[in-house]
Amino acid sequence: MAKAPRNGPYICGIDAALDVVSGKWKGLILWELDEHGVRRFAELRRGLPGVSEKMLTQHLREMEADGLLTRRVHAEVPPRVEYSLTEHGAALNAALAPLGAWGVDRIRRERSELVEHRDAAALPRP
Amino acid sequence: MAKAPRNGPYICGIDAALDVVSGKWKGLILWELDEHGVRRFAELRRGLPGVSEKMLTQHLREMEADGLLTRRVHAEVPPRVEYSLTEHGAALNAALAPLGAWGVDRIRRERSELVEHRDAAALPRP
DNA sequence: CTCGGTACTTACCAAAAGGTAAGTACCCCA
DNA sequence: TGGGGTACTTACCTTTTGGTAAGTACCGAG
Repeated sequence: MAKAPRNGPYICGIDAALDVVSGKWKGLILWELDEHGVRRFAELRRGLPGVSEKMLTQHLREMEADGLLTRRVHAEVPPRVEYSLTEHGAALNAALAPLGAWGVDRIRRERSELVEHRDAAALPRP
Repeated sequence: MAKAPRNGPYICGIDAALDVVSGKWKGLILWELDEHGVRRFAELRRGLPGVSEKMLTQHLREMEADGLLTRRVHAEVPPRVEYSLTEHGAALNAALAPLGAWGVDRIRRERSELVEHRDAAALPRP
């Protein structure tokens, strides 16, 4: 123990799932790996604008410990490390899809509120 | 502004949704309200073992600002405040269902690993 | 022979999240 | 008259999370 089960015991499944995806970049990492299948460290870094190397390795290690992805090191110079989703990671990504759809809706709602405000400011007289 | 849209801009929908449910008790609050329809402050407190009053009010206010729930105050003595999900909150809860199922699976996997370890320790000789 | 690229690790620091304990104001019950 | 219930707020503190910057070790290009 002392590795994968960081928190818990969990009250419900939502708890257990949120524990695994909470982390500033984990959702994006999952998405990148699902999109591209296999990605190297530097490719992920470039795909996640603003991530620091420290956070990226930290998140990758935690997700590996949680069984979401596999890390394959090629004994080459320069070094080459490839990350890809496990079966469980892919299932998690699929389970996140409806949540993503809800989020897209929320963004849309937010933007249309902004537009209403802008319109109200831009058209002070009918 | 300065109220509802706390973070962002969001890179994708997952981002926007996770922003809204990250918080130690938010998943459970959503689940409690979905189960019971309407809940008072003290009922929620009792339903979330270990939550502090401060965190509960804080989370409830944020979720109200995010349009997930409505807060109805009855002008009575002693005071009575009732919380219930909005349409968006209920939709979010529905979108969380597959994630919850994945989490249940994860808990089951974890437990069976523990059982394997216990069995291995309990049966040192075949 | 220095720069950039590979994939990290480490030390230090700032911000955010969360917990504890107390105070508020009013009521009912014993 | 004292204790418990209603729904909070506030001040203070600790823990967690994330960011910055530097160091490591090796290689090829210019």
